[in-house]
Amino acid sequence: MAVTIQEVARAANVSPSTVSNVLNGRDSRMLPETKVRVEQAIAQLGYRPNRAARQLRTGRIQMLGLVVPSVANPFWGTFAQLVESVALRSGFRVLLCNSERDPQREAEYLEELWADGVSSVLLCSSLPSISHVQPFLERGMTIVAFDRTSQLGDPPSLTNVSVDNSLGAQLATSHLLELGHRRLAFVSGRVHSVNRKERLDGFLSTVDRAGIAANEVLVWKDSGSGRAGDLDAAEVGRAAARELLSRPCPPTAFVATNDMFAIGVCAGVRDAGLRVGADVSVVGFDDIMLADLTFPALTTIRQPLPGMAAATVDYLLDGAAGQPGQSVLMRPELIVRASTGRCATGESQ
Amino acid sequence: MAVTIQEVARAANVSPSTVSNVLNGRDSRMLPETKVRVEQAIAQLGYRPNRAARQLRTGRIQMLGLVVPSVANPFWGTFAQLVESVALRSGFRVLLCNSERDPQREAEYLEELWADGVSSVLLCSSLPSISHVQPFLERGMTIVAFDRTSQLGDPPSLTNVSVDNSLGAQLATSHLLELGHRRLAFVSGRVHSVNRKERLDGFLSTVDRAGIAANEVLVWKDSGSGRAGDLDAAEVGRAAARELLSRPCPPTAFVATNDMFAIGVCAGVRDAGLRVGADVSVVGFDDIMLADLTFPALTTIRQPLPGMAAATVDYLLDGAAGQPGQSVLMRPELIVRASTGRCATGESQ
DNA sequence: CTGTTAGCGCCTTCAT
DNA sequence: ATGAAGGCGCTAACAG
Repeated sequence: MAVTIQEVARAANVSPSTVSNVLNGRDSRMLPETKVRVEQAIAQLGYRPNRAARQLRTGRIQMLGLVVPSVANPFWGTFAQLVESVALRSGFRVLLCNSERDPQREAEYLEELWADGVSSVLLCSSLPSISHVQPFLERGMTIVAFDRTSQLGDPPSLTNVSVDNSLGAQLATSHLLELGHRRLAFVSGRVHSVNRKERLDGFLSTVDRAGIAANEVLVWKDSGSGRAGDLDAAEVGRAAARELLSRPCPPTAFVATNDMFAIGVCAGVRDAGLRVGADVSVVGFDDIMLADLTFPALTTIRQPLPGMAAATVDYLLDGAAGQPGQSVLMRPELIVRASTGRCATGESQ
Repeated sequence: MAVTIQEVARAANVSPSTVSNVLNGRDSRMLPETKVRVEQAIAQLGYRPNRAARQLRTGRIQMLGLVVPSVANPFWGTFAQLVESVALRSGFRVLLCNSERDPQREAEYLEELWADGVSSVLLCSSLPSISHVQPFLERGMTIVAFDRTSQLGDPPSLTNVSVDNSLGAQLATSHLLELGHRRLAFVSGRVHSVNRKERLDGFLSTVDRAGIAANEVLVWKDSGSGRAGDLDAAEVGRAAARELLSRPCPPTAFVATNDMFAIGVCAGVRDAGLRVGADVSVVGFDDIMLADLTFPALTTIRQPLPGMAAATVDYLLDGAAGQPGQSVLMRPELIVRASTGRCATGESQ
């Protein structure tokens, strides 16, 4: 059916090994003219190496596994897009896996990927324990965890890439404090992941440092109705804002654990008859594409996603071989938009 | 390294062929007790067949290619998520490809997929001509085009799955007419794709049938600044709305070719100092997850994505073998929300 | 510098 | 009902 290395060899009057050598850049093992002849034959016949055969022989495959909670979530969709385009430059294809943040599904995916010969996996998981990946590391899988800082007891060969969540939360909170807010709320879903915990801690430590009394600070951790859906975040945020604003001493500013919650919070603020950016300030986290399309545009903490995607794939494909077990923290940036922009200092009490 | 079929055979006191037969469900060729013995050995040793070897031998691989314009676009992200979960149920993994709507990149991806032994491709492309896929169909690739109705001159073996765009646009437009609007605008990016053309035609035929004079109807087809980015849609919509509203006889209602444009249009309406849902009505298309989180929530035409994803994967993995070249049109549904809900009849002039 | 050789792990006739 | 044997297309020793 398809043209094989044998036929190329015949057409170029060389042996299959020589063709293989050309294919694999072992130029020193042949005359330049031989190489030219082989390359011509390859072009003429339209030869493409059979990757299954190559994989069977070498054990290597030019694919990486990308495990995300859900590509339907715009944050992960954007990340997946970036990862795919970076990987492609190195000749790697991307196998998509949606884990729904379920450790068991994560493990099942790793098993599948391993069975497919995929030994490089970019795991987007922020679960505190990742003991379930240990067996795969031991079998020789290279795993880089994204969106998760390294934790005590982590396998030493696991590399982590994440934004500095604590710093991000501090930037968000400081911004609100500088605007004159004194009654702040933090809105999040279940704080099951280390990044949410870090963001919450960053928030708490900042308000504390500013001398704000603990009873001025509200923290909403939705226990969830079972489903850990990424897509319910906005609804949770909305309900949280409504509830918090109906209390005796309602907050005047909200920090949300991510933009989807923040968008929901904005909706909840409107439900309560208040204006976002005027009566109440809201800050998100991530700077997803939609953050500046909502009304009002969302002040948020930007993750430098393109750089993070590039760095992560780099570690996965090259770096990890050199220095596994590293932990990389990327720098977030405060992006001020209308959801806080129009609150004058002191006005918000 | 890994355990092979040979070792299982030895452990079960049978030949490799028998193990293979067990693996492939050829039960009739062995005693039930033999089968049990083999299965025990498989479980005991934790044997997983080597897929590269299997692929090399059979030419088949349990993967499908998913080519989308961009997973960063929430519509495609949602679709990708659904496709992956449906495919998984049939034991298929998904290779992700972002085409950016570029026919050349599409062809390159198909080439890559073919080289990887992937012979089932779900191509989300709405380009009018798909002559570039013809060679792959001829080589034996199964391709189902999603989001594209079949066109004259299409390769006969190409199956198409799409929503009924014309009907959707009619639903959207009728809704606005029933609300009393008489000066309507249609906002789209470049109308390069057949679905955009169908939506535009559905809009035009509906206003025409309602006896609206052609000069009351505005159509905005952004020529684009070169980049066909899915993510610029909102910006285009915003600029379009601003421009159209500044004309002498501004429209009172907008139909957008999809929700991202519609979200942009809403922003543009606000830029012009008008209120969406009160002064001006906006209808989108797709019903992406964000449609009911924006402010105001977006009236839109829902595509039944879960069913569409299931049907498409079905055709790709089973159906296409039986009856290739089919064309499937799914039924859209009008979802009324606040972006049109609060416009009383007749008030909008 | 180039060719020969021996598998990688599996499936699949064809014998037995 | 089971086994033996060959080969899918490629790479990597090892000869020459």
